[in-house]
Amino acid sequence: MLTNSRLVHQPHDHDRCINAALASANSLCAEKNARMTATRESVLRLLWQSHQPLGAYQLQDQLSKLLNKPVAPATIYRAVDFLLGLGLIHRIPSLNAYIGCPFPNSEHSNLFMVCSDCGNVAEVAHNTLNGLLQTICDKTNFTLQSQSLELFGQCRQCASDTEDSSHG
Amino acid sequence: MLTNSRLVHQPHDHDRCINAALASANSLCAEKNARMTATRESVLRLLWQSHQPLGAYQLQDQLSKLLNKPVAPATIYRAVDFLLGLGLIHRIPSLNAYIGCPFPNSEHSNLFMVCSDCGNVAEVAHNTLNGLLQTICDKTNFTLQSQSLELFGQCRQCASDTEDSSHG
DNA sequence: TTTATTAATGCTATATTATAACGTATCATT
DNA sequence: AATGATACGTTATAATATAGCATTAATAAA
Repeated sequence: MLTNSRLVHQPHDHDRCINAALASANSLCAEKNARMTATRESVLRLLWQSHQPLGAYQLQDQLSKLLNKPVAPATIYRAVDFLLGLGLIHRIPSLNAYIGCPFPNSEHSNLFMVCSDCGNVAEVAHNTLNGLLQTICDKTNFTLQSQSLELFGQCRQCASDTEDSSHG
Repeated sequence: MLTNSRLVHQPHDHDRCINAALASANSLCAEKNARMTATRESVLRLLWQSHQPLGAYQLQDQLSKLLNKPVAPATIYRAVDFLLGLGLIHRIPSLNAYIGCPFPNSEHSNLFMVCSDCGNVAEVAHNTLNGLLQTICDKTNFTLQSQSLELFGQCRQCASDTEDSSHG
């Protein structure tokens, strides 16, 4: 099982997340002859500011402030589509929001754990899960092409916070 | 494993689907002291017209035609929220669309298999899958509250249709 | 059966998310 | 420099969803 769950839900050196994401992005672009333009990099950076997904219009606001000029929705959606296409980010359908992918180089199951309290989202890649889903598809003669798996609940950090305050 | 996959992807007596859904709905309402009003029943019927999910504005059009008078979005969203609350229908986030739940009385995993060709959606309830997801949550100290699992691909029927036409 | 209370609906307006269309600019290769 | 492909700017609009408030209908209490 591969996950960024621990990292997401506790304080950490977040610059490392950003740097790793940018490094992956650049090497992937080089490999695929895709262009990591300024806009695209900015959007990717914004998505890696935190482990909370951002909606298109949040990205618009933030990019607009960053560049100190108006930015149109289309600009954001184009950058986002590009990043999605390379697997550098994911869209979380039930949130209409986007988040950086912590392991863009590995085939994985796109399983997200969304904390309803803090809004952080962790991702899990899990071979057994993938295998089981494939088995289910085989049994029902369904040719699997892609998937979106979202779990909603409370992360450990928020659970312990809640408990703390109930004691106080 | 509990699934309506076979039913969905082949011709069948669809009246039975509708009747079963309405019967479940009525008994659930009786049990929970909830009111199955005319609007709500109409929306549920519309969602059971086929095994393809309908968006809120498709429902609006269809209900409007059915009643021969304008229907506002809020009317649809209210009916849909009610039906969602009782577990009689599901929302499929990546499609912004709603579909009748084939087994509203059983706890289940909300796993949907969406055929990208015909648009039909089958649902699967799978204990092992549920268990595995719970295990993953336990390992990461995540308190699972709800989930949305969507698989995209090609159903058996569409796969064999494609193959047929490639032979002709 | 009136009255009080809660639940559901009708209606208007508006917020939020996403695309379409088309001209311009930039980049990579000749 | 000329070409073709890719990316961007800009305006408009489509598609999805919610807010707010007046009205009606159903249920419960007096």
